[in-house]
Amino acid sequence: MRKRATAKEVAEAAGVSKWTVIRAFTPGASITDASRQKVLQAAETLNYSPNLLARSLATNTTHQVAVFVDDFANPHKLPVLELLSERLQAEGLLTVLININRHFDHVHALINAGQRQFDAVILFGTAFREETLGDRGLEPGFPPMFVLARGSQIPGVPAIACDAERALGEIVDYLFDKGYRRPGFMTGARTLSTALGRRHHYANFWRRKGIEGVVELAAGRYSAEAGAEAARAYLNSSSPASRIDVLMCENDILALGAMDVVRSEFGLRVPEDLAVVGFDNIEPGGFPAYGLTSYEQPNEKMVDIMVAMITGKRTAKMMLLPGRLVPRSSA
Amino acid sequence: MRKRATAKEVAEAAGVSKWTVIRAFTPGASITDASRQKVLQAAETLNYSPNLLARSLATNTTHQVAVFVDDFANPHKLPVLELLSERLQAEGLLTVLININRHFDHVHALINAGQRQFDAVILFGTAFREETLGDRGLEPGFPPMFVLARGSQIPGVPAIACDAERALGEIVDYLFDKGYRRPGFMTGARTLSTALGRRHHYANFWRRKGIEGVVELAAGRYSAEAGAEAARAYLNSSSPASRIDVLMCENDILALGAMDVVRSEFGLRVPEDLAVVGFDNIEPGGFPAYGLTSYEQPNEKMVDIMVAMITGKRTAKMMLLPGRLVPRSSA
DNA sequence: ACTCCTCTTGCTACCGGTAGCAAGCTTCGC
DNA sequence: GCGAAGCTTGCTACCGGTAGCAAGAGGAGT
Repeated sequence: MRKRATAKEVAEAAGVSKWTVIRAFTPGASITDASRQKVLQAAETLNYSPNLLARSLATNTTHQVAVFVDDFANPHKLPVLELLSERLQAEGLLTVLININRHFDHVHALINAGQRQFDAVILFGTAFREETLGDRGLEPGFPPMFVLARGSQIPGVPAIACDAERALGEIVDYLFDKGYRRPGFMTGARTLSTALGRRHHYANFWRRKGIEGVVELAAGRYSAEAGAEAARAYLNSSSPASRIDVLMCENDILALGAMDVVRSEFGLRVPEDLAVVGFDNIEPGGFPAYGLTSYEQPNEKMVDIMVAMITGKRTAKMMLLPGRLVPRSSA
Repeated sequence: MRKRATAKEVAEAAGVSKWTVIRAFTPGASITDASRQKVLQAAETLNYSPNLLARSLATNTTHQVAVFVDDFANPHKLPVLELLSERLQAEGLLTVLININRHFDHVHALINAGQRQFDAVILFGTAFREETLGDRGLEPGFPPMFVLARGSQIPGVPAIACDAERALGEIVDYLFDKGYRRPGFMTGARTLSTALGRRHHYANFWRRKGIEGVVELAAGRYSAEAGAEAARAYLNSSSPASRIDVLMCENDILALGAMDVVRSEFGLRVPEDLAVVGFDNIEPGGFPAYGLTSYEQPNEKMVDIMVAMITGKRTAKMMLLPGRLVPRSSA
């Protein structure tokens, strides 16, 4: 494999200096049409294009954005990743996907991100502990950080997320109007602030309706199996008479798992015997086999705003955006 | 925001030359313990870590792998992306996600990939036209290219994929044994070679069983709606007596859409009135509400082999791996 | 024809590392 | 006690660009 052509080689071929070659590839640079043509022609035959790595080193901008993701189990991630990469690319930025799972610790990944000189770091719905971030975020030369699709209390790290309080308010209003009075809530990972947030708001809004004591079903993690297990455990340990009449799940993937158990294993009807509500509005939830009532996050808006902040077209600050209740047959 | 510390600054603080600083951070370099300690201490207080961008420029290796994806509608992509990024990171390689959708043309993305000096380029299940690639792939300095989870006839571009012929053979054997005799096949995008491949093998194996004329349902693209529409169109235009008794869909997402229409809109039973089979074994297919019989691609093996080829631990060459039939209630 | 001004071009210095040579210092054998 | 071998250390040159200065070229005005 031959090496890539460099500006110097093109310069020799075109009979100019390498700086003139560079100028031919720099929009708005001071160069005559004649030289530009000469250079472009030589570049064409040598198949030259500027080396972006060298440019990055010299300009201190890589045009790369790191996206940290830790929960790939939620199908909601894929469409947002698509949107994010599309909008970033439209601004000339590339998406570097960084997998933060059990095998890779956050601190290591953050150090690496610093060494790579990313233009920005996006924490996409990740379960970072705030302490971990707080330290790193303030290091000199560390790229600006943002949190996407999750709340953040980290100072200096703006979060763009769906307004959970407003969302849960809409959901509880809807459920109350439909006549449900014995609410349950299924949580995934209990340590996440989002988790506590959604549960917290849910309980609060029911309290305002005069209903205390939301039953909690703890799935422990976010997966259909976990949701199924939690639902199974609850239904096995409760008497039909005392049961909740509506189960709100922290996200759709839990809700689908729960719904399967409710219908297939216990023969209950949804929503007549037990209504189910999810969050995120993932695609399978909308399939006729489920008809899951859910809440759609404003993905496009969140991504657009995030990209605008990264490119500096908007001042970076925390933003909570309204989503949209998607009523279907399950509640 | 202060700048990052450089080796030169650390060198001054530690009273050595910058090359000694570099050596302290280079495993196996020739340096005394005393100097190394001195340097590491100075580095600690200045919060220094080597600049990987500069290293990349000098060594001509970026430790970044570009992954081209065009079809984000298939949920199958997410778990594979997770695996891929995990395994690449375990080898010290980062994943750069490149979105090739309607808005971005392939050629442009490929040029960009060349300019960025990626260590490798993976075409992940993408619908590249072979001509487009053929040209680019041979350019000097272009990173080695691989095709993941899709066949490829491009010379010099090895593909790691599931053995479609073997898979379809297993599927047809299974369906024949179960007594099905009137097969149908639903295609997504007709231009893709994979599509033609699966359909081709399916028809071939039925022919060997003495059954000619597989009915084709063309969905045109890969989405649940497209699958639903194609199924609807077929069921509306065919008489119950002459209908196929088993519908194999090119992937699960089509199959789920078809299954919904078959059951909810036409009141048919699956598999009694019409059996349905998919491909990819995506998560929702396994939910009790569907119980979709499918074929699982050997994702882990494919990814492991791909990463081994990229790191040079394996010689790069085309490989077709056997997958696994996942029989469920739908067929 | 001459001056002045502007546009173009080449240049030095630099981004922050790597590669590999050569000098200086140890260490060892005899 | 001395020379040879080996380890450390500093050095030059380089990766392929960018930034901005200064000299040269070209054109307008008088």
